[in-house]
Amino acid sequence: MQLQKAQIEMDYNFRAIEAKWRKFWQENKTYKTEIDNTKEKFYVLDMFPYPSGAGLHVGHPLGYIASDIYARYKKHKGFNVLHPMGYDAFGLPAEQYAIQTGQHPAITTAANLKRYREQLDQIGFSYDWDREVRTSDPNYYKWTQWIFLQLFHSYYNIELDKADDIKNLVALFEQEGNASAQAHGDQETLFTAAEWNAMSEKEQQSILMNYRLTYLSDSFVNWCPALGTVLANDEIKDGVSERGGHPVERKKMQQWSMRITAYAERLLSGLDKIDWTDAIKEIQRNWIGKSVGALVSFEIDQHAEKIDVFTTRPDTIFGVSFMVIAPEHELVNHITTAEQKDAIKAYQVKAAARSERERMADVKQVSGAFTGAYAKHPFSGELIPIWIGDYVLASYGTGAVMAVPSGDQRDWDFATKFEMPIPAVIEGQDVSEGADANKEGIICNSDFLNGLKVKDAIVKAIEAMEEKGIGKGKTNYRLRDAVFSRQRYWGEPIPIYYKDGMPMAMDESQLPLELPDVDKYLPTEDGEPPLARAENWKTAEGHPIETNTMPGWAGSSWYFARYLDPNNTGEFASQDALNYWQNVDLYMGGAEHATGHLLYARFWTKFLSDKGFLPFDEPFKKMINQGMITGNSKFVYSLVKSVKSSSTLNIPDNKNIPSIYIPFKAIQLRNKKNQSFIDDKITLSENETTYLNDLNLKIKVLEKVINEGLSNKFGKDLFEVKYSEFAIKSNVDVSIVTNDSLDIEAFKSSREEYANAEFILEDGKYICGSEIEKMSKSKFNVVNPDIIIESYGADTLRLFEMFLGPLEQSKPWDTDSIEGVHRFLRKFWRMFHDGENNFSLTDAEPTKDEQKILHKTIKKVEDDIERFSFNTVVSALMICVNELNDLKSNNKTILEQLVILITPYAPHIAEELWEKLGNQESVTLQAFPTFEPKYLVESSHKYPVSFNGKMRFMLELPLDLSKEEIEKTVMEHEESQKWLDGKTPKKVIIVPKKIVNIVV
RNA sequence: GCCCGGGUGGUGAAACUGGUAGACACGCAGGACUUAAAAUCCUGUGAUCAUUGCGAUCGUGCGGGUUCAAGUCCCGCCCCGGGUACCA
Repeated sequence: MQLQKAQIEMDYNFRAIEAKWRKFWQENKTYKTEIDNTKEKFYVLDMFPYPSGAGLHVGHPLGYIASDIYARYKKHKGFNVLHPMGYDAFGLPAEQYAIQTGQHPAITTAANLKRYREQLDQIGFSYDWDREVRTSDPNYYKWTQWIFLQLFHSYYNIELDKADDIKNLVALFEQEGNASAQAHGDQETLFTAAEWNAMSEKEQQSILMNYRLTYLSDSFVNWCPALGTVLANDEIKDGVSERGGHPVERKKMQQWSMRITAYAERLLSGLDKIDWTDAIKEIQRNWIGKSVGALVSFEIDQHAEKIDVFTTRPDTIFGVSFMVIAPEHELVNHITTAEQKDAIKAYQVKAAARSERERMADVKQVSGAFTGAYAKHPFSGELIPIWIGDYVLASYGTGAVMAVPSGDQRDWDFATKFEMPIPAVIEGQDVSEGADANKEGIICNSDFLNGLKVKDAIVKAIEAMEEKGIGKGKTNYRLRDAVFSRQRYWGEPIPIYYKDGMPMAMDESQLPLELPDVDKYLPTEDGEPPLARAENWKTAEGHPIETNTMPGWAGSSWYFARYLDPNNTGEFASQDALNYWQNVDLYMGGAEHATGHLLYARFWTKFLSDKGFLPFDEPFKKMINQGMITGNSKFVYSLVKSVKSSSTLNIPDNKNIPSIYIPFKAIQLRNKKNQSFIDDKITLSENETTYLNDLNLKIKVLEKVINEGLSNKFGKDLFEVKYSEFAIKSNVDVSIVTNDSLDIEAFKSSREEYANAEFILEDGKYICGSEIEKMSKSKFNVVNPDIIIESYGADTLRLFEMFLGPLEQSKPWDTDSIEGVHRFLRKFWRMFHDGENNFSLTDAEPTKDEQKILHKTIKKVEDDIERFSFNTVVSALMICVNELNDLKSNNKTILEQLVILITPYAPHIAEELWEKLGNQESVTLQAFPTFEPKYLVESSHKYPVSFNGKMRFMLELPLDLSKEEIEKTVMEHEESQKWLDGKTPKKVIIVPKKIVNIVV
């Protein structure tokens, strides 16, 4: 350790260097950003972190490092780069902690933020910290609440295809009622102007709720009584809450919702103009779930009610041979005949016992029951049976389907099981083996649709339905309005109060509505949210204030805009700032937010753009999703032990009986040996057999020694320990394993029961097994960046995280291979120094070779950063340093450029060397080196010469040779003669500057 | 089931528009320096066969195909990761 420290101080002293430049950047505000109209802007943003108590592990900064490299690169390229960071500081973990400890979540959050900031600062990011935002700061959430009010005061005008002031809608109602209103909403009944004007304010307000973009309504939610809150679908795992594992029930509650459905079409079409991965776009498309078809009404025989179904294939209406409605459908009990009552009841009970998840996952089991009722076919008037079946879910669409067994596999399965007809409606259709979902073909057996192509038949069918008044063309979206209320404490209060039970918006001047103090962070006795505990939670006039708070996604739906002008008190951001900085050019983050944050942020952006508050309608132009860094878990294998004794009283405590650990290799061989019984191709080699025999012998010897030791300690022959063939695999902390070799002393002292462990060694080492798993505390495979920085420095960490592999792929962390990039940095450092670590460079004119190496690297680094291939840049820099080293080059002109080239990746060492080169200004502000093609001009090319596509030899040829001359030279070469073997080539392919291929 | 990724040495990976498969690293083996170690440097390292040398054959999940030439393009499968759902 002493020596190592001395070594560090001898040459590349990263600890001193990094501390020095961190201080310099902070003191000189090197990364402060301001509007500069002379420069083009570039906005690089990382997804908002939630500061958890556990701090950062090495997986977290992966994206931050990549975006920081890109931001720094863009700055070198002359852009005015905005690169801020802040925190999504409201959230459930802090609240859970508050419930347990009584400590205010603001205090825990502040402590976590401090820790995050310390960790982030160590890594050397170029964030402009003066722009930091925190969603839990009243100066921030004032504007979150303000946006809520804007939504409350707006409705969606279908004619203008954008959000509009609700006052305009009220004016229309006063003049014409709602019959002509082109407004997206849930209002089903019509009223005249006179009726509207005659309504009480309360009645009017309740109607307006059906139009407002944020509105109060009853909706089904996943209520978790133990947590006293509603959970999102993805917060529920296997029917219980993800956190704590408490039961969850479906419950109808009055909730604030966001009318995101009004934006369904624009959220869908907007995807075409943004540069995101196809995977994320596809997830959003599926989530929005647009389907075009028709809504058809089926009359029920002997009943007044009708059953509505939505279908994407109205052309197959004559292929309907039965109907299936969900077991929970509201009409089931009403229409079921007396004879069928018992069967239906029994089936309903059965279906209710299965979770929705189960019903969805299980495709193979077909089940259902007949109601005894019949529907009338809307065209033929034929009676068709109505069944219930659990493959139809009440919560989707209308909860009913018109079954077309010839065209839908599930309907086909159902028809086959219950022996119902499967009428073909497309010419030449074979439905004996299964349904045919093909959308090509000519319709038949379908009255007025006969002879039409599917596409035309769909149009014609809808026309006919509309004419007959039994259906209409409809576009259906799967997307549902987003529930916005949370029964939690640690979130933004909703700026609403209740006047005689009527929800009223607070005035903007009263914002921020600050989060009040409460005595406990739990729901009240009667199930009211925690805010109901606050004293005097009323307006000045005494009206009670809303007690729900906003969800986690509220603050993160617009934060990118606040960074543009974070300290503005008069508006969320000034028009100047918005017009200059615009939207995010590069957004870096995980793909897991595909249907949450990324959809809601797009929705709010479109709304704010509609209202003229934002000059753009998509928040994130380009997005890159970094992959997860997985952990590399290490395992040890202890033999199963058993103790034989005449009396249980004589057996010593288990921790006194040593475990025997066998190497990973032994486990592999034993597995292989067992397989050999099944597959006779697998046999152990002589060496392997010897190894195993040797191992068994060693175990026997150890067993004997252990038993003797125990006898001496606890008395003779009282008991005997036996070690079986079987081994137990257990996780061992990755920090005590180097190159799969276990630090046995550290292992023994880590726990009392390990203290007397025995190891079977190979070459004096115990080699562990390893497996790739998610990083988690329980697997002892979490690697903390602080430790890496302490032993190798932040520049090494930055380079290494990039060097691991392509950014977007998930990849395992392996601390051992970090040596490579660290060695590279030391090598780089030594290029600038002599043997005594004195800074020493030559001022000579660079040679042609040196220039070539440099410019090849400039081009490669630039091209690769532009296409976000961060890993290959590191290789390119390594190759450059290796090649310059081979030339024993220490040319100042060349190395000066190289320092700038490496700055985005390793800013600390770059600053230090830049300063030593005699510069005053920070290297981060220097222009990126210009690539000069003239240095790469070649006069010859080394051609690989292939015969029948197989490369046989290399041949260097001048570039100015014609194809004929190349062919002649190649054919005359003695190697060619050998491969031609006297034959005449059939064909010679010459691709200039690429290859020569001779076909024999 | 459907959609999106991915499958290349012992390991992480590279090969961007079809044109020398395995760059660059890790690890391993051998060597130099050293009293010794660390650090550093040099050499080798896909597999098999041949090794005295020249080398030869095979090889990018599997099976076909297109092409002078396929990790890359096409068809059909298998496996792994992620998303999503009886969306009618």
